[in-house]
Amino acid sequence: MDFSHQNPNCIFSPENPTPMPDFQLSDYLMLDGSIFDDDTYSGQSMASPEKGMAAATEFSGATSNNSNIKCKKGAGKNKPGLGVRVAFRMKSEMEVIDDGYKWRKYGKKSIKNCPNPRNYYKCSSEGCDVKKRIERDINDGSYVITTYEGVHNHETPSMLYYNQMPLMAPNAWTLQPPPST
DNA sequence: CGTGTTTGACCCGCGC
DNA sequence: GCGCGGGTCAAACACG
Repeated sequence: MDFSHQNPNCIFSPENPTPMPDFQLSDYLMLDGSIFDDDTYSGQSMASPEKGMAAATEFSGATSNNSNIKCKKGAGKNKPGLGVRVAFRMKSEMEVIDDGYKWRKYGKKSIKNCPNPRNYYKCSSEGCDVKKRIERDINDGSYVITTYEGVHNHETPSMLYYNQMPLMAPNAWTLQPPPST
């Protein structure tokens, strides 16, 4: 399974998992109800088996247990159609990871049972409805959990920048196939 | 002055 | 049906 090819949001690749030396990519979670179903998940032991646990706690417990990943159906009132949800857990001192896109913060929320607030960002590109949530790992504050929701319908500003310099940036930089002939 | 951030209020889904 | 909790909105504020 090659996530980097399936998710344009993912700027990380197996060859270059961390775009910056400060980052240490710990986990890459594919969060999709069709993959991580409650039925699939039920029965497994969790670090914190409390009901009503925040998604953050679920992520944290999941990653701490390496393979316990849960995508709560209906959690967060996600509107259908947004598509892929992807979560990263990486070691970073910074909360905001510069992934090449331009994000606008639209909310901040303290989560129950989680000492660190969760930040909400929207892609500021016109017509792009991708969102991301950023929160610190409840178990290890040096880790940051970034959850992307949706797929960008445009390239990163940096990609466009590079594309304006054809000598420096062939179409390989883009996520679109090169024009035929 | 324009753009981005902050923050309290509001909305809505879910569990009891 | 009610209360709780997470997600979003929008006005005010800050900064370049």
